[in-house]
Amino acid sequence: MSTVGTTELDAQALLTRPKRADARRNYEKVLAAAREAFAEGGEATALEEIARRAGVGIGTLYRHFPNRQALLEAVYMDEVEVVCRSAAELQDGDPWEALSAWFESLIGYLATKRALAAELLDYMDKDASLFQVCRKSLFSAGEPLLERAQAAGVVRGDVTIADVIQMVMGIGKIPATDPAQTGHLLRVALDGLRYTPKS
Amino acid sequence: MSTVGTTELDAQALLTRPKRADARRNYEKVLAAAREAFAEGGEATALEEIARRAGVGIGTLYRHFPNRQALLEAVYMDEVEVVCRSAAELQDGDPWEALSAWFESLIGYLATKRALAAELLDYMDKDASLFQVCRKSLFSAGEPLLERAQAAGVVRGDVTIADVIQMVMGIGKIPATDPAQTGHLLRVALDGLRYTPKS
DNA sequence: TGACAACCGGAGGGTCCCTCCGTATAGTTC
DNA sequence: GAACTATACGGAGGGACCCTCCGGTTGTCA
Repeated sequence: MSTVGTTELDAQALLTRPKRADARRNYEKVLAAAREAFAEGGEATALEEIARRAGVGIGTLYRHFPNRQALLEAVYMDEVEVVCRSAAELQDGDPWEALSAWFESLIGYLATKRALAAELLDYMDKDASLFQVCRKSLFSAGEPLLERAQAAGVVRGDVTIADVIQMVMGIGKIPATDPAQTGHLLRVALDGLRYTPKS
Repeated sequence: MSTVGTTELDAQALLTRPKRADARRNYEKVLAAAREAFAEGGEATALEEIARRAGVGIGTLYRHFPNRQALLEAVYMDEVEVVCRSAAELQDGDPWEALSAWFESLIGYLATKRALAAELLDYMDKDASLFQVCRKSLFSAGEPLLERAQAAGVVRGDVTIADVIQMVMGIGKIPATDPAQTGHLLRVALDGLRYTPKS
């Protein structure tokens, strides 16, 4: 192996090499079809069905997304960005209102994408480094909102953004019999946030 | 169809007819194997594997439990009873302590059976009449605890047992990175229960 | 013990996941 | 624009799993 040096360079280049135009196109087509199919048909949609929708062979789907989870994560990445952006837009205004509004939107988002969210929560504890990244960015999007509320003294100091997001997502994940119930639960839980325990 | 009357009777009898001894034995063997397998191998254990563990043919498994969900529900029924009984044992003592102790145990229970609980929550919104029964009994087990706490004025009046259990289960379902986090979240949420909103 | 209803086992059809490889095409060079 | 090659495509097919069906076996009762 006298070419180790060049081999490593090649490997490096491979990671950033621009894809061919048709490959890029198909990647997008599959992603769009997946987003649509998961939203409609739920978590269990067959990947072959998604390939068909995208007008692409199953082999192509698998080249771009080596398995179901990879595809799920890619779809999720997109969606997470939407929620993160909505946090950025709430940076001013009443701190408590901003925080709870963001949670409302998070819940609302989870409600429409329940199937997807469910699938993702199930994958959560498996090794999903990409998913960890999403979670991180969700955290750092929400953190300023929380800290502002804590600085204003309207939220107890002993909770982290990780705590709160997990809690909200847990509530959002609940398949409530009555859809209004979820909102009610969120408000109860948020009241828990306002309460400041005697240190 | 002049025999409609008797046919109905037969159908009725069919539901309660005592099963043959070997059938009863196999039913129990499958149930035990399933309980064990789901706890160990997680939600996705192949039913064929469970049949193998039970020392029974796959056909036999399917005769007793027509599909995966039916088996899941049967296992769950057993487990739910344990939690319900623990509620009954907490009927006296400080109302708030009793209620939160029950939730702690519910959470602890979910933690050890995460895989099972996850699977069940996913099936929750599908048509699962048997599962609805379980939920009902969980509700009626917890209801006295909640009502006592509300009567004592230590829990806000505008929540139902359905609300609270859903909330607790949602939190319990969260795959927390740090196991202590779940306990912390529960306490925050419970603080929300103490808070009484100005009517 | 005989007869039959109840029950058992596992082969097999269908679906889905993912891999592999022969074929097609985008991009590049002259 | 022709020829060449790395890159990408499609779909057949192997393996796993779900569930059904039916010929053979066993418990039960007279």
